[in-house]
Amino acid sequence: MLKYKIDHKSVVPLHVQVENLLREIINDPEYRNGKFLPNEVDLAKHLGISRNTLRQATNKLTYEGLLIRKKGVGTVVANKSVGTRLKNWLSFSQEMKALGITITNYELNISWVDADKELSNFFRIPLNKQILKLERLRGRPEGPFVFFISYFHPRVGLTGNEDFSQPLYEILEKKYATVAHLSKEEISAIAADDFLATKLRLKPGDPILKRKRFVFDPGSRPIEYNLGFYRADSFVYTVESERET
Amino acid sequence: MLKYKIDHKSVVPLHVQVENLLREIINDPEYRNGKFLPNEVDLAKHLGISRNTLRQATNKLTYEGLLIRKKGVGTVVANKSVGTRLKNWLSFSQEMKALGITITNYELNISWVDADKELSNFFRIPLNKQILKLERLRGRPEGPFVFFISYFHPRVGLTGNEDFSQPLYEILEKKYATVAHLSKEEISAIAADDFLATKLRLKPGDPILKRKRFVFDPGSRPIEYNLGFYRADSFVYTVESERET
DNA sequence: TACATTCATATGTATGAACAAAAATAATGG
DNA sequence: CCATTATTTTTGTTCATACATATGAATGTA
Repeated sequence: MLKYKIDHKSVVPLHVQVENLLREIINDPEYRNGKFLPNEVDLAKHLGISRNTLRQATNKLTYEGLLIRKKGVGTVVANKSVGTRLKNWLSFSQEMKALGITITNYELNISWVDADKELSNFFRIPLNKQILKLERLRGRPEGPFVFFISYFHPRVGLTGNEDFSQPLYEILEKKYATVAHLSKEEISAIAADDFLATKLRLKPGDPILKRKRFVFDPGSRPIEYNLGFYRADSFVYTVESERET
Repeated sequence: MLKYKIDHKSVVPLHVQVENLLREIINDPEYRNGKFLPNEVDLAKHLGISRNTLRQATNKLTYEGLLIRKKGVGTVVANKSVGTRLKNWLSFSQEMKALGITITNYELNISWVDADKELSNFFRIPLNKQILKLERLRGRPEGPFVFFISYFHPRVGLTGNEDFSQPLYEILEKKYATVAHLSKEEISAIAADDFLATKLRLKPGDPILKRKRFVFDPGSRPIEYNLGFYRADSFVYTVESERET
């Protein structure tokens, strides 16, 4: 069975020892190839610990996505190497919700503008063609922390009369059958100009995190061109990535 | 106290109900501003559930970083700033090479420093333990555009006498059998202080893109803690991500 | 054979209890 | 008044136990 042991005399909590032990098991090719772990009752007995303590460890690893448990079946090591586990793609509303942040909408401006060179190039449409522009100032109840400017490809059919208090990608999916699939982003730091400083209640020159986002549908057709200007003091962009092996 | 209730007759598991309930509490400005949650024993009693069940919920939220529990003190809502998670992994050298940029090394400082609270916490080592610190100023031939500060876990065995002109992750892999596997990053914008302004040849107050990078090995053990300060006018962080379906 | 039923197995949910350990607070002594 | 020592508070760890529920395999039946 399993040759690993744990030390009841150690100051290291049992569930931490078990967690470390399981991390080794996870690297074992046998388990990596889909072999089931011993069932909880047996494994706990074998390690000389209670099932609850064992589950403290597997809970954590399950949450981290390293183990997959299935009721009535068993527990296996998640096989991440096979190109799975692409991290989630979330809309702003979803992101905020996941963080437990209530969104307040401060401003909404809808207008039609002529495509400039960059937009014409990205959307692959003629110069000066009319494009829907959406400006939104959003943030926490205490104050706005992000100013968005979005442009949408005419193809998606937005009229400007939609209810933009709803999550944008839901509107696109449900009303316009447009699915956002791929996103390319560019993140940079800039100094606030007068316009942004006023919007975000900053002083001109204060640092701002700028996020440019290009959104494509499953057919790689451009959907949205989006600019986000975030107050530096309330926004951190986090990225988690694994190396391909 | 708390006006929320849970339903013992529901098919929704109690700990899930409690979890949802706590997610609402997390939005409550009062708790967001640092008010402690009721202690576990009282809260469980008030909700009519066992302390274990309550902890099932708080465990999850703690893993997610929404709650912070402290032994002997209490539980508070984490006042985290906003984020997103995505994919992609390259070393600095690789990144630059991919962009066709020749790297120039301007400065290299190697020193041993005491672990402060953050380092001790990340590396899971005692406070004041000696760790290797690497400071590097790098950029284009025309001038530096990034200042790096790296700290390495004692476990990897770096002596400080290595040839750091070579790609770092190659040194780690080939000489020290340490493989960087997972990277968590936090990107933010800051204003240059005097020190950074001098290094990067900027004026104090100029915007800087700050990248904090946590690097782990395949066993999720911490390897490196890295800070990068990039001139805003010459660095854009790009991310590409797909949505899961 | 095809379908439904039963049964064994594994994880999921929930409770109660006890003690450990860290931190804050109160009590004590100089 | 300050420093040290107890005490209290709060989360952390661990166990034993019971039943629920999903799954898959074995079994029975038309």
